[in-house]
Amino acid sequence: MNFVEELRWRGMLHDMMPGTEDLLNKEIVKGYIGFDPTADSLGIGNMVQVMTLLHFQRCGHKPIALVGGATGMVGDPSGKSVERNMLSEETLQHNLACQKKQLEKFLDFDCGANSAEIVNNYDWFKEFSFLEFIRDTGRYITVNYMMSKDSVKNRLENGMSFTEFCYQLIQGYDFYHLWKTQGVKLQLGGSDQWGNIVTGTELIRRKTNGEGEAFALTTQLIKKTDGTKFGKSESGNIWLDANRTSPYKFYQFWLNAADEDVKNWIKVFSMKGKEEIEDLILQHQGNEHLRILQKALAEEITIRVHSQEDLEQAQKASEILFGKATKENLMQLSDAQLQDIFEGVPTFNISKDKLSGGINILDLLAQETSILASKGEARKMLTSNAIAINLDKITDVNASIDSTYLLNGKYIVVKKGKKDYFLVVVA
RNA sequence: GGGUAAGUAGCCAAGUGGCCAACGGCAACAGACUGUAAAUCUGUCCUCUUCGGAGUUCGGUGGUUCGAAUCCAUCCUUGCCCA
Repeated sequence: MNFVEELRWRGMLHDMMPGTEDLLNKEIVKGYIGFDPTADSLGIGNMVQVMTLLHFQRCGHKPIALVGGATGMVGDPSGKSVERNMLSEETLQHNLACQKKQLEKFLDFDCGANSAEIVNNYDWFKEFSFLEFIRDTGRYITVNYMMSKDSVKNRLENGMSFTEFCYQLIQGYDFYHLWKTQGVKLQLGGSDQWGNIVTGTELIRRKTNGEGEAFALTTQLIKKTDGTKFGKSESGNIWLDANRTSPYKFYQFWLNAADEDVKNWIKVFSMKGKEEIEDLILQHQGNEHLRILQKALAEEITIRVHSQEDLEQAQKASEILFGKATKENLMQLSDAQLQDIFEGVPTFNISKDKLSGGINILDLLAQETSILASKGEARKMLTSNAIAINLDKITDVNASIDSTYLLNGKYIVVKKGKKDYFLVVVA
């Protein structure tokens, strides 16, 4: 399988240096992508780079994931308009460990010649003295060269610290180091990394008097047709860590992809082959309401990031929450099932005796819990048909809720509008 | 420092003595329709409310007036022009 061709039809290829394709066709290439340890989990934005490495490996090359223990201490100015906050060394270590664990899940580390590797650039920077660095590396790259990068130019107006200015040199040195010690010839990355990557190839060239061969390949940034940023939902970033974004929410994110977006995204995030994907797209045309692509994508990526069991749980929860489920369906669920489905849903506790004599619906919504901000608002929501208790719509503001409403003797499910669920636990 | 224009609800923006909780638009939140969509239509959109109302707003403070977002004084902030 041809890596460049693979990226091309998937719409992932942005740019590459001349000669890159020839190199890839000629030999098993060692290529790497850097990951920035800004958080203790990768987000789905990083997933694009993970997919790039996966395809790279499947095409017979050797992928290396670099976690930025050193670069993370400096901070990449690319695409940033202001100096970013420095992370403490402690958080950095924590983030690195977490990201490393996630990366290990996706790549194959035991497949012979092209087994994946994970490296940490802190390992070669920690012994490096400042003087050594500016003598051995700094002198090969001119300030003029560094200033011409967009990431620097865009910041000249508002100021940029020397630390951030040096970032590209540090990242460039990574490439040189990997090239020299491990024979890594290619750096991959998002299109915003072009400048940083090229500083690396330039450094390799200059340090070797033009002898060294190194290449760059960048991928397209994922776009949404409505212009908003990819990887975020109303409730924030979509993370790979189940503790930050539950498998259910993760699944929902992909399931809710817009028709226009999903056609592009499935090419990026699915390991399915060209024909299979094109076939799915054809099936999707004209049958958009079936959401064939959304389902295929959501299933595949939820399994890859989480697991088959998590997918099934997410699908079951989706079915209950958005399907034609009724109060009866809810009542059939076991305690454990209820807890799984409503995991992550805002929960309120009220005492059993409050409920025993029946409690007015307005009081329940606005006083005993803060599901709604005030009784006035609760009244408005009720009269506009927005509130359901255990999936049954309630419109009467005088309705009284008592223990007959309890599911499994202790839960009440409150739904506001179409998608907002609340769980009231009675104890 | 001198001149000048302006500051109104989450944002944009009308209002220049009573009919102002304040036109309109965006965003948001509900409802209908739908695919858990988009588009569209409807309602809500300062706070509380026993839905009858009540309370607090128009940069800050003080004043004029029966009555002020609107007039006066003063202070603060911002834009623009000159130095």
